[in-house]
Order: sequence, then structure tokens, then C-alpha cells
Amino acid sequence: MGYSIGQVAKKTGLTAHTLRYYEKEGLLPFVKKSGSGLRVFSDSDLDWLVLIECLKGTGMSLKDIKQYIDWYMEGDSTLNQRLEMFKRQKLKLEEQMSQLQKHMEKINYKIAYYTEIIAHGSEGVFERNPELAAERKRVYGK
Amino acid sequence: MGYSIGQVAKKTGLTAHTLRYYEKEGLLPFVKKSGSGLRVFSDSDLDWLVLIECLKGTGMSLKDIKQYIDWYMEGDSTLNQRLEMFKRQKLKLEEQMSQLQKHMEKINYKIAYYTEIIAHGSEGVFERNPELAAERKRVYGK
DNA sequence: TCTTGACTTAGAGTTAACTCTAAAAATTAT
DNA sequence: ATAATTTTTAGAGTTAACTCTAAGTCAAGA
Repeated sequence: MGYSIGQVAKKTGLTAHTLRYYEKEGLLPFVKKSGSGLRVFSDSDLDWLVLIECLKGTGMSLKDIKQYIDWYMEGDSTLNQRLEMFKRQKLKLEEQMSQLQKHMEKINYKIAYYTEIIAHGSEGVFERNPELAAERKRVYGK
Repeated sequence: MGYSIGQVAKKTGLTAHTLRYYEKEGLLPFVKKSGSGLRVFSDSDLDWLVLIECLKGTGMSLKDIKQYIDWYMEGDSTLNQRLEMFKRQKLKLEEQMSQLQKHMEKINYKIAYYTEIIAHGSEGVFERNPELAAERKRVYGK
């Protein structure tokens, strides 16, 4: 029916320390306590943790995640702020993904470059491999 | 012919403080100094900064970037280590991109959810919008 | 009941990556 | 030549996000 902090740690991959830290920072205002003071996590608390991990994984700070949770606690008057926050995060995420795509191209270039050098030595690597040379020009110009 | 630290800061978007910090950490062992001790960046130093930004942008720590640079300085005996490092980084990057894709789906769900609620109120939102309900089930299960 | 392991708190410590300060020296503009 | 701007250094300070410690409480098994 409820999970101990250790069980949640195992499920989420976070440590118990981190979960307590998140609570202290106001990210888990829903988690109940047993009569003797032990935390009791519900399935819905796990859902919140999934969302927190999602936002954290897209680069949102704990402070901004807390802002969202505070808006949530405030009720329907903050629906628009919450929608706008997700829209902003979506834009940020799209920017991030296209940036990663560019990084991937550079890394692919490096892999091709080193693979070629290791296979055949560095002399004339671009002459011997026109595609490599083209890629270099595309990425670095000149 | 050469750039001052301020010019490089402008070009790269990094601060002069950060550039000095990178140098101190061993990330810029190529940057020359003028007779009177001022840093003089070359175009090739800018290329290094581009690569550093790429690796940093894919989540590599400055310590690991320095390791790569140290290998580079060591010469051809480290070609394989450098290739393997880029291959590892490529895997990490692929994992990252697929993770971001999943995060994007959750955020799209939230945007759809809040948009719907704001437009029509929360009652029966899933009944009125079967696609939203399906997405919820796909992402959260149950 | 005893023991073992999990949990509690407040608060201190750590790490990475900056970010800033101060005072002096170099460069550029007038 | 003078003034304003930029750069230099060593080293101190900051921030986010943990991460750990200590001393005590709680819970489950033999």
C-alpha cells in the first residue's frame, strides 16, 4: 500500500539521502509520514518522482521544479503558468536536441577520422577519403 | 593574426574568467603568450574551444576532456584511446537523445493535458479526448 | 527479548564548474 | 603624455546538487 524510503530508492535509482534532500527542498510535499515519523510513499508520489526526473533530465533546476510544484499546490489559478512552463521547457528541449544532433556530427567526424588514421596512417587521409574531407569542410568550413 | 582573451570571449560566449579557468585546468595547453605575458589565441585554439564546447555539451566533465587533451599531447601512441573515448561518447549521446525523446513525449502529454483543461475544464477531459487518454495510458501505463 | 538493519533529524562536507576580487602591468585611444 | 580600457596573477567566494555523519528511533526476524 505504501513504500518505505529504501524501497523507493531502489525503484527510482535515487538514494534515500537524495529523496530526503528533495523533500527538504519542497519537491515532495505529498509524501505522508507514519505515526512514528517514517516516510510512506504512495504510487502517486512515485508518479511525481517520474515527472521530477523528466524535468531534471531536460535540464530544469530543482528550484524551477519546485516553482511548478508550488503552482500545482496553489490550484487552478495557476493553470496557465503551468502550461506556459511546459511550453518553454518544450522549446528548450527542442533546442537541446538539435544541439545534440550537431554534436553527434562532430563526434562522428572524429570517429571516422581516427578510424581512418589508425587503419592507414595519417598521411593523405583526406585525399584517400573524400567523404571525410567533405565532412570536415561541412563542419569546420574553409 | 591572434586574438586577445576578450575577443575570444566575445566570439565564443564564454567569459574571460572561464577561459582562464579552462587554461588553468589544462584544457588549453596550446594558447601562446605575448612577450609581456598576454594570451594570444590562434584560429586553431578556437577550433579546440569548439571541440571542448561539443564534448561539454554532451555531458563530458572537464576532467575527462583534459584526459583527451593529454592523450592528444602524448602523440600517436594514444590514437586508440582517443578513438575509444569518442566511441563511448557517441553511445552516451545516443542514450541521451533517446532519453530526451521520452521526456519530450511526457512534456507533450502535459501540454495537451493543460491545454485541454484550460479550454474546457477538467471534468471528463479523458472522455472528451480519447487520444489524450491513450497517450496517458501509453506513458504512464494502467 | 535481543539483534540487526532500516529509518529519523540537523547539520556539516563535497564536488564541479565557475565567478569574482584586488592590485599591478600592458595596451589603446585622445 | 595622459587617461581609459584590458589583461595579468593568485587566490577567495559562490552555487547547485548532492553526499555523508552522528546519534538516536523504529521494525522485523530468531
